[in-house]
Amino acid sequence: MSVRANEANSPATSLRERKKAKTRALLIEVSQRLFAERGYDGTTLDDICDEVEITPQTLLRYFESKAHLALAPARDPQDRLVDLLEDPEREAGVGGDTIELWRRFLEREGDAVDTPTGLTTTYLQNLRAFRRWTDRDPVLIAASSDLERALRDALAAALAADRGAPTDDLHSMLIAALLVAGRGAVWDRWLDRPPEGGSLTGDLLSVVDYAVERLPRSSARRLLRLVE
Amino acid sequence: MSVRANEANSPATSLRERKKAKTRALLIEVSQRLFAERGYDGTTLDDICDEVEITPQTLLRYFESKAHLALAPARDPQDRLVDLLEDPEREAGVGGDTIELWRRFLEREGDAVDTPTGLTTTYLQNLRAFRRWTDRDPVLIAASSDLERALRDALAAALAADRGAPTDDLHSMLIAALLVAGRGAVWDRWLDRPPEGGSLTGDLLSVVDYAVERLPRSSARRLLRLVE
DNA sequence: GCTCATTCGTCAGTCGTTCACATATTCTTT
DNA sequence: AAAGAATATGTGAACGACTGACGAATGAGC
Repeated sequence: MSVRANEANSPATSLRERKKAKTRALLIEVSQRLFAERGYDGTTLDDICDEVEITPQTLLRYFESKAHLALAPARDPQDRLVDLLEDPEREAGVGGDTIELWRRFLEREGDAVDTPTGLTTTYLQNLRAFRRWTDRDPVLIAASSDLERALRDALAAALAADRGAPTDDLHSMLIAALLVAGRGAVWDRWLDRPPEGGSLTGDLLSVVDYAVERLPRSSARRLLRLVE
Repeated sequence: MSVRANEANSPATSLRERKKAKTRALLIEVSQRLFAERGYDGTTLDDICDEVEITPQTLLRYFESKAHLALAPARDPQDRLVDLLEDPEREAGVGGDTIELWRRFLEREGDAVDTPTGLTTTYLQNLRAFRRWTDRDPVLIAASSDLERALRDALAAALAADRGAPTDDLHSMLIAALLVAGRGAVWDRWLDRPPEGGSLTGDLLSVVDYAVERLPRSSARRLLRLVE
């Protein structure tokens, strides 16, 4: 998973790769704008390809499907987290802990909403629109459910590694499911109702606390790598 | 949700309804056979409709999509559980408890595999094949993820009702997520590896125990409606 | 500069799904 | 029993996402 990682870094990019990265970025940019303007269903691949001046077949060489293109902005930061989680060099030092990485991921997510920018309102509107489409279009549902599964699996594997358990450790899988489900639930509520005071980041993090608190104390200790 | 409930019961079925039920059942039967023979992708709607002697457009009036048709055998028993959970008459007496209903649902699921029948092997092979397709086809992913979401939401609402909490109670939602995720994880393992001794039912139920044990004791008491 | 692999465009096609409209079948009412 | 309402089904056409085969262009390496 998580194929792409070089954008600003890796200076020795060939011309070919630079062109590819450029079209890829352009595709995301144009599609996001068109989706916002005309809706997901209201935007055909042809519409997007007309502007980028490529054919739909070429677009599908960049993105697995229209849905994957639409979810690219959400997938990219998630891939970064997954890369971190899967990094074999990762040591359980300060900040290397899985739950800690998860917390920081949620902080970034939440801050994008909490810190008031000129674009924050648009950002939220986009998210709400997307959720509406994601409730309707099957391929979009599939792609985002795939996204969630990848996240859950990576979390589970990382948690299992932390505990020295086998990769498919059931306990770790359940904790991961709880963490991901909690994130989803908080986001859902936040998108449904106006903020009413609190911060999204705070809510997201408090659900992590909630989940961790409810683990058996000994396991929680190990998970958080608290020293005795 | 969960529209259909009358099959053997409700004696005063009109001719119209009987015919509908018949074609519906025939569609499921034929499609399941063809899927098993030629695979999901290898079976077109036309193939199915030729045998049942209707048009694809008519088929899509019975089932929302090809994927929904394929998942009908899984959806029907689940709908029965959801009906029970949503029943406003349900009282928290013996067997009325949400967790108890969930346990019985899992028992039925598990017994279909545990009790050795001539068809058990075929049944398991079908499930494995289905899981392979469900990993590939987007619409199938979407439909089964929708199925899981419906189950989780119904469980969450029922748990919330048990606790006298608002319908969208976060705690209940998380417990429901844990229960459903646990079920999925156990099934996955069971389908990956041969049984090796234990019973599927036992494994499914032990994950419920696991989840319930890890709730705060007071909440668990209330959830299980244990009398002081 | 030449070869080679990769990448892209074109063309044609499949399949699921939707829509509008006409037809047939069942239910209801008199 | 027959007329009329309601509902189910068939027909024909179309859309759009996606796939495959094939040839042309383009950048990479010698």
